[in-house]
Amino acid sequence: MSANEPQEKYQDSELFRIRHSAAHIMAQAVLELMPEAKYTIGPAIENGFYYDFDLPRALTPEDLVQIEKRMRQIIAGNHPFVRRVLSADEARQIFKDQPYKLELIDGLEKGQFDEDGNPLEEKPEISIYTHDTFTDLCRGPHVESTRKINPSAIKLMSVAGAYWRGDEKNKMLQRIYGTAWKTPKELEQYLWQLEEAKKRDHRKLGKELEIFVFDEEVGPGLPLWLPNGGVMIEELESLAKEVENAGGYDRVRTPHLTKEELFIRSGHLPYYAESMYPPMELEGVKYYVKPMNCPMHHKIFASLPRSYRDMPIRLAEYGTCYRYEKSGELFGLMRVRSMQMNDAHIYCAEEQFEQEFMAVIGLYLHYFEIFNIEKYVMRFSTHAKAGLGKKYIDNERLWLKTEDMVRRAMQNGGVPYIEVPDEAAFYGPKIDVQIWSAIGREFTLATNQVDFAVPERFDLKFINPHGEEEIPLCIHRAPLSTHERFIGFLIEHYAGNFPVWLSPQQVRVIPITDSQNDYVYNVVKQLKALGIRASADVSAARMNAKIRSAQLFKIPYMLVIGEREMNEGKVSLRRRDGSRQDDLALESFIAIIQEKIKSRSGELI
RNA sequence: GCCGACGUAGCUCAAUACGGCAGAGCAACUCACUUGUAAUGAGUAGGUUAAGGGUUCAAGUCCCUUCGUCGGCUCCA
Repeated sequence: MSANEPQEKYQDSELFRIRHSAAHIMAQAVLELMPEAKYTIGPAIENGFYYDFDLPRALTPEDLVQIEKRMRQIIAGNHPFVRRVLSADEARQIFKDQPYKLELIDGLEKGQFDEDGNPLEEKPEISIYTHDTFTDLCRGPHVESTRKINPSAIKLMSVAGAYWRGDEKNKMLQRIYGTAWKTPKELEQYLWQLEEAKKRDHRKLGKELEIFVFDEEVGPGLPLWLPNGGVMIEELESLAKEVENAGGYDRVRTPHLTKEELFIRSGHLPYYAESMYPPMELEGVKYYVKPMNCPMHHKIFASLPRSYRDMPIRLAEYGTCYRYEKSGELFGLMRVRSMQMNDAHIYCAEEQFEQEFMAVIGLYLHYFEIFNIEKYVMRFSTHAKAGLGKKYIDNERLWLKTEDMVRRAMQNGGVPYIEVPDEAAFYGPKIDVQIWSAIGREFTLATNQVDFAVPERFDLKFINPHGEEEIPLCIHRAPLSTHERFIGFLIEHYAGNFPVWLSPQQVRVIPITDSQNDYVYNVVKQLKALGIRASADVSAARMNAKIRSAQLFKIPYMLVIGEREMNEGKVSLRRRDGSRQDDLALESFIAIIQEKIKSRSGELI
């Protein structure tokens, strides 16, 4: 279930103090290496810490080695961390050569921001921590002395760019990431986890399993789905269609292009233009490739007069969209520029909202079960007043009203969620579902958004029981995300060992010598006739090599066939986990695999 | 988009800090072997070293530009 178990807050833990203190020690080492360095902030984060510096030159990997070495020396010095509370003016005196610190002190004095740049509720005390020769503006807490850190349990990981205060208008600083643990064993364990995660990286497995490729000549962020990926897409789409048909959805199809007018009306051009491909102009008319399907679905809703008897109307489409993601934001299949979305728009009357909204949440839970997703969090994203008219449609009354409706629906439905301000879509609040793959990597996949503004802009209406025109609410939802992101997630989640129903190749039939080839062809033919994805390996290689090859492709079932099996109409079943079942009648195997496929079993063997 | 690193055969990697004849394994193809649950052996072919420009007697290696990828930042399904 969702991760809401009570536990010690990380901020109060020993590990947090170790990491935060390690950040200070690293800053000391960096300042010794480059005395002109300006230092900014350096918090503890999940699995480690970082510190941001403004440096006269770029850091090199050799610098990191030096810095790490010096950190160990400082730790060995057993210097105590000493806290001191002081006035803003005194702090300004201490940090007079550190412009970033002076900016932070101003923020603290006005009670706006803490030293990590987070907004403050009330005006804080200003404090500094000193160890050895290094003093930092800091709220703490720290370990008592540097020796409390195990010098063999820290490691500097990487250098990266980061904007001062996370704002892209500000200067780019150099950030050093480090990791720190209580014991060397824990450090090793963490590094091992990183290695394991690399093995599951969807970019690596996607290539090895021949699921997708990127081609420089086609363009960045524009994946080509190979036949194996094509199979997975087909399977996901049939699942979605099945579920949506049962849920009362109607399927529609819409073009990839539309005239500029439509996107002006929808609000995409004013609010979303920088994520859209630029227009193409023909005969004086501008056309845009669509970044979302909603405007077309709205037009379909508007194409007929609607009565309250028809409501809700649920329009579904695996729509292909194009978004101009900035080049540095692209990431394998997870962040692409062309994508196919498990999209639908639900138009309903206000009193139908709660039921419809919760039905969508129900869909998520159904899918989570199918895909063995055990850990997730519903993130309720709301607007921020400051963004009205810029990031968000300027109608505070409707924002507050719809946010309240969503909150009530979630509470009535007993669905745990966390509320995150200032992350809504431009047209309304949304629920994003954050999930964790089997190795604990986090993804934002499904989304469920309320649109209170656009139906009005599109002049959408239905006739209510009183014979009056009423504007419907619209729910945008995409429980299976996009094919790109969802399959990327599935590859990492299953490490390529997909459940049988989803496996691009389900059965590999392997003859021991080529005198069994004819029988093998016959077996494959029978399996294929039943819709099972089977192929024969009749290459010149030996049986062992064929098994290895099927194993590397993570094909769930191998049927090994020799003289004996051929004569008795049997197969020797080898599963990808290495387990075996000999002397199995072909019909028995067919019964086994058909059951797995039909039930979309989540069992991996 | 920004900071930094990287780009050698279909894939994984070499090519001795300091320029001096582009190499290996796997995959592919050919031939032989006919094999009982993770690699049979031998041979053949495969490259304008991402693209373009520059320095040099000589550039995979040094410099510049462009493209792409990766680690982050920002942004997001």
